Amino acid sequence: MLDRSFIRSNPDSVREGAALKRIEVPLDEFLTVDAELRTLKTELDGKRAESNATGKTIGELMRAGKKDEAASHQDRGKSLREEIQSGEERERELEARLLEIELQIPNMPHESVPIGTSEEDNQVVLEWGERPSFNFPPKPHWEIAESLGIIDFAAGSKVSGSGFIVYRGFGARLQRALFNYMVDFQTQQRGYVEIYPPFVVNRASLLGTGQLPKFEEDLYLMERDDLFLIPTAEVPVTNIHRDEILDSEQLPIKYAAFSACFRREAGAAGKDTRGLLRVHEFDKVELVKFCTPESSYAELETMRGDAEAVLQSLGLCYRTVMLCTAELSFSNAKCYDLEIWAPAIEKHLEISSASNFEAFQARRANIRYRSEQGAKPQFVHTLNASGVALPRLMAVLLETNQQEDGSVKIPEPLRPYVGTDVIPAN
RNA sequence: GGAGAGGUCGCAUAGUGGUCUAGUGCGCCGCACUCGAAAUGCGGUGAGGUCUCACGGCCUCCGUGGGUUCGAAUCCCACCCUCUCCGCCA
Repeated sequence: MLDRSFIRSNPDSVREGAALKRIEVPLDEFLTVDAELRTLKTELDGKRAESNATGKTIGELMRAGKKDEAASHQDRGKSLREEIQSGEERERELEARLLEIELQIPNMPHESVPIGTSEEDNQVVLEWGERPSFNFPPKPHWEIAESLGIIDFAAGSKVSGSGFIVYRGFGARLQRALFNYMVDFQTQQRGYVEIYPPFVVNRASLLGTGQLPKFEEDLYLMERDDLFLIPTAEVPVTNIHRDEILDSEQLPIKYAAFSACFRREAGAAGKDTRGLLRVHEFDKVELVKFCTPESSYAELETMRGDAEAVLQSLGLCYRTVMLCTAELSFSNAKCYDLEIWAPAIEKHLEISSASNFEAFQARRANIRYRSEQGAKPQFVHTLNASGVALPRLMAVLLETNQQEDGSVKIPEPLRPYVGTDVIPAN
């Protein structure tokens, strides 16, 4: 959400910012509704003031035993009451409509974000590692996984449906090793506090981080309880501090959380869906930061570095891309994607996004801080990065470390977690 | 799921229709006393909106949303959350 008075005084910048993200916003309606609402509020405040005074006068007269005189004020009180009530009804309508519009207005892109219209306009800011080469034809990860017997795609479909995975034996072990390794890495080497959040959240939380109201279709909803499966740990972890005022000494707050993530992926069928590339349920370690506005862009860089460090430690080839305006998501001001190179399918796979939301989520979720004691509370900046998503990481690990005999080598830092140097060929 | 209790200004509590523009204690800030501190005393102490150059004024907020009333923290309805006991269950 943007600041209401900012929209009011800079409608052209808002229109332009939204256009850069290729999102249309009913700004003219915002302005008329906002103006009407403010006039109405001023008017109602005056009437309430008069009504309060009338009530007080009646109270005093009653106490003094002047019943008749008190009664003479009651008519005025009653008519004020009626006027206030009908005004409030209108106020509620306008407020609801304004909020509805407001929630549709995207965050503005940061000035450092390249202007563009498609993926082509993203900027590669870093390329790390060398693409592995093989003296045998490398197999795609789904073939490796099936021949090693570590992933059972058919069982996943049978048990739950397409897009759900059963990991078996070393596959399951590798999965568990990866998230343990990554959580340990971020908490022990990078100063994050470990969080284990609920995987189910309420509407208020999803509204706070911006998934609702626009993206309800993408979420799994349990109607009986009006609860949702989380699409990312970002939702529960960011909402930990919803409706709080933090002390500046607490900042920056850095959380690392493992969770399963659930996504309906409605409308995504057919695109990059082979193997582990797009699934409905996957595991992920998520990094979340709360910090001051002054430091958020520096924090974005270090957070991106924290996610990259995991890939570097595993010896993977990747590149970091700064998204152009058109590719930025609704809530984002600036975003880097980390894309790892899958050598067999010869594609870059998006494995992490590191984003600065500035005050956009904080305003929705009402997360504030005081710069010093007695200072007026202001909104924090929130950031998050995947650190990182597991299925694609597993896919690339398998493809990158496959051997001619069909076995797969385990990268050094993972060995203590997996309990083996190599997953043997069958 | 059933029965009961409860959600009040950072914390703890008081308040059951009109001196509640919410009292008191603790905490915190300022001042006084002191060489300094403690103790003590005095004053202050939330959030949001709006008007004003400013001083300051007005409005809203006592879990949330409605309602009754000239007037609601207080009465009514619905919902949410917490605690205790019972039931069920990993």
